[in-house]
Amino acid sequence: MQIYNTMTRKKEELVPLVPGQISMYVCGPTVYNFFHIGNARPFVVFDTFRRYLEYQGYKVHFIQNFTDIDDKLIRRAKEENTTVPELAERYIKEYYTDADALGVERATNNPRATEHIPQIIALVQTLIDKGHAYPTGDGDVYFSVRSFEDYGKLSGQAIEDLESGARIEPGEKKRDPLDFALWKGAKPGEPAWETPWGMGRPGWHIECSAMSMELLGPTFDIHAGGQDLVFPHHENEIAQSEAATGKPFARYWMHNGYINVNNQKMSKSLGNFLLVRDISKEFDLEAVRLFLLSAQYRNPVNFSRELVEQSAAGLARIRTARQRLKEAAVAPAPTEADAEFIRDISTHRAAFNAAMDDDLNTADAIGCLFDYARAVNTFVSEPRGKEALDKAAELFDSMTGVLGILQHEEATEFPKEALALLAERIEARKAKNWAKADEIRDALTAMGFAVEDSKDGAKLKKL
RNA sequence: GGCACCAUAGCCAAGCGGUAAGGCAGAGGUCUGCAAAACCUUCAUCCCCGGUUCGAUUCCGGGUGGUGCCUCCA
Repeated sequence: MQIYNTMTRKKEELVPLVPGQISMYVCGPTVYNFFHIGNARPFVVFDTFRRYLEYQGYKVHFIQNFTDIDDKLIRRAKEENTTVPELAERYIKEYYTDADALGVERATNNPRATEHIPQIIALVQTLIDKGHAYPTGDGDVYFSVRSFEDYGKLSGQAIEDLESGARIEPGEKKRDPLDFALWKGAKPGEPAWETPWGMGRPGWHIECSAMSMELLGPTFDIHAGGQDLVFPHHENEIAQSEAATGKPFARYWMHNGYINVNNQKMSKSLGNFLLVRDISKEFDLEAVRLFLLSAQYRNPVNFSRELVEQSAAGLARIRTARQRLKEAAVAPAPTEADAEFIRDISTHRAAFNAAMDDDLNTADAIGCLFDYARAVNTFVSEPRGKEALDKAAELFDSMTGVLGILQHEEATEFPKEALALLAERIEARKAKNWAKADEIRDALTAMGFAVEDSKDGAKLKKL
């Protein structure tokens, strides 16, 4: 499989450190609020990546952290008159609600920063001991950027170019404007932990280094996140980690593109972000997932209601095809057509795999799914042998399983009144009372159900 | 200013040297009492100008237009 490595800026063959296993770390949410659609993209994209690796037989050690201590949490907790741990606990719970609805599988591990304080302190201490970091005396500890020769290798920035943008905030005691905080001295009323250099709390960048190294070791396969984390977050992680261990940190870096709203980046400062929780009130989040996967992950996507509706229509098509396959009439004996279809199945599978192998080209892979759905729809228009139907279903479920769609059983329960009306309509149709049949269909439509007639009866479908 | 990215039909979106996947929407048809679903047919020479090549949407150069990072952010 080829993946695009941000570090080398080209597609590379994915060769894991340990054959058959992949260790990967994805930057997770800061849990001070519900997450927004921009946060959702890496969750969905890298979940899909993980699903594909597992489908290909890899054992994947998939880590996604929760940042549960930082300025935003402290501020928000104060606003809501609660504590930081309570706030974090609440939004971690809410994270799972939305992530589950998006079809995001649980990570192997969801480490929290506050549960790795000893490891963070030890890492900071190592950096101080090695001369890569310095305490200021009032609780802060900074990383000395100029002490790490390779600084800028991920983002392709020369140190001199970065310098112009950097500055020292009032009250900071940095030796160099480029230096960044590993540890922040405690202010009154804030959560704080005891350290050799005073009471305080971890900086953002160091958390990810400490947790990834703790759970995956000094060198691991893949580190992933949004494009906006390339600089400074991931650049800083590399500097800290490699300065501390003397070993290479992540071997491959993957970064997803942004979600735009009205062709503009969604961001905290612009205040134009859309919460997944709010979107879920209007749309099936599986449609949102399909929408997020409808473009290759490195390209930007523009979010709009209309586009999600397009994805919802496409998702319905996939669902219908799967349903038809499930309800397909079984022929008593296999035929030549069955044998031919079984041969076609491997062609479809190969096309799907090839798309996914090419840097997770989900747009192409979804195209393969639609191609396959059409083939299935045609195939099941007549009774077919059981073996062919089973094999068809197996591939179908593989594809939708990798993409993480059709994971929730469609609600098949209909209210009694609707079912009674449907029965009444079947009688009316038998009696060729078309006027009454149409009247009942209209009534059902008004209740929110579509009627689909077929040779052997009629079905209800939620609108 | 430095570093990147993008430009394909009404809307999305693959392809990236041999004359354009797929979906949504639209049109026509098959099926149906009528519908729906499904199936069939139909719907683009790929921003502009040069160059390389037998051949370029695909490579190179130059434009034009848009976006991002360099500051918290997925």
